[in-house]
Amino acid sequence: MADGTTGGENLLFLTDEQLRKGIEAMFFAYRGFTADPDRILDELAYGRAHHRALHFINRSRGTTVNNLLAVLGVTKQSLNRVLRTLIEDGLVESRVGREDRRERHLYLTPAGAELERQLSEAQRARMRAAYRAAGPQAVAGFRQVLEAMMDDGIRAQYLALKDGKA
Amino acid sequence: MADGTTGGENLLFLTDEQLRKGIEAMFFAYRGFTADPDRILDELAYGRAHHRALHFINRSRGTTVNNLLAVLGVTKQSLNRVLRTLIEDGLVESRVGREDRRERHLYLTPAGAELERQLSEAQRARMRAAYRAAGPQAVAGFRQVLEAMMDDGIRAQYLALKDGKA
DNA sequence: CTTGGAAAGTCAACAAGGCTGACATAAACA
DNA sequence: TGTTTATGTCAGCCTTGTTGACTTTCCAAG
Repeated sequence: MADGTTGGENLLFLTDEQLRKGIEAMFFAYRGFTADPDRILDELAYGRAHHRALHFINRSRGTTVNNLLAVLGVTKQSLNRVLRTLIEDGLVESRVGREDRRERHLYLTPAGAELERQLSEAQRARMRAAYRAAGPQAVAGFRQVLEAMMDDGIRAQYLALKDGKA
Repeated sequence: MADGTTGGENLLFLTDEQLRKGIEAMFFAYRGFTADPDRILDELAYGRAHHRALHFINRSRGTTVNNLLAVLGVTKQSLNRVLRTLIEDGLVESRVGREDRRERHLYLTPAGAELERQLSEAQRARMRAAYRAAGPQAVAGFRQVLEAMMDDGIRAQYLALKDGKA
């Protein structure tokens, strides 16, 4: 083992106290993780929900509202409110589906793409700093634990897209 | 490097695409992380805010309201609303400080401790499963990256308590 | 061809839990 | 005595979840 632990000590990472520290680490880290984009969003009178929508529309251009709902895990009514403001503000374009005209396909406008870039760059900067500080081996472990922590359905979805655009 | 990467490959974990996957992993994992206690809380008409208060009161018995505010990062009005219902429902006890009688020291009642245990056990169970699946080396990396991702002030606070009760 | 159900999306209203601002009280402090 | 600190409270606002009711569109069974 690279951390030099031996036999019995190997299970120390499963003590309730270690687990509690992991829980708190998730809580505090998630707050840091969202802090930078949140500051940008505040000035624009947008919220985290807008960020999430922009992120996933950017990642999956032309996705339908229904698709987006599944990824975001919110109700369509909740998403619709966010989507409506983004469309009104000219950041997102909604096109009626050609095959099935009940569907709406979503695209970022140039302005939407620019905001998305700005938000995600703020978030990437922090992630990049954390990755750099921790090193590649730690990053691999980080990803492994996070993947194991996801709900099964979501993990499958996440892994399916893992190398989609890489 | 223990993962056997060489020169150029070592920086692959810092590509924008890798960072984006890390960002999505945080998003999806955090949702899984909160899902189990959320289900319990729903049935009791409590929310995540109540869970956080119970958690940190349990961790730091006798903490003051002001201390709790600093850890939770919310306003006193927001915390007070949650705290008031927990006190009314007999889950938290508020004792006037002996040294400084302006302060209120917070303790879980037996009922509060029982709910906290139930909530944290649900969360620990998922964390334990994720840790076990990923292994001790991955867990070390997970913690390293999360710590690097926290805001500086919070990280100091987190690290100070790191071995406080271990 | 029509009709009924399912699916996608929209509108309305409500709740949780953040926030700010103003103010009250009690205790400590200078 | 006057100021600062710790806490609590009221009022009101915002974001972002929720459910319920509705429209439009598609499709398939009769």
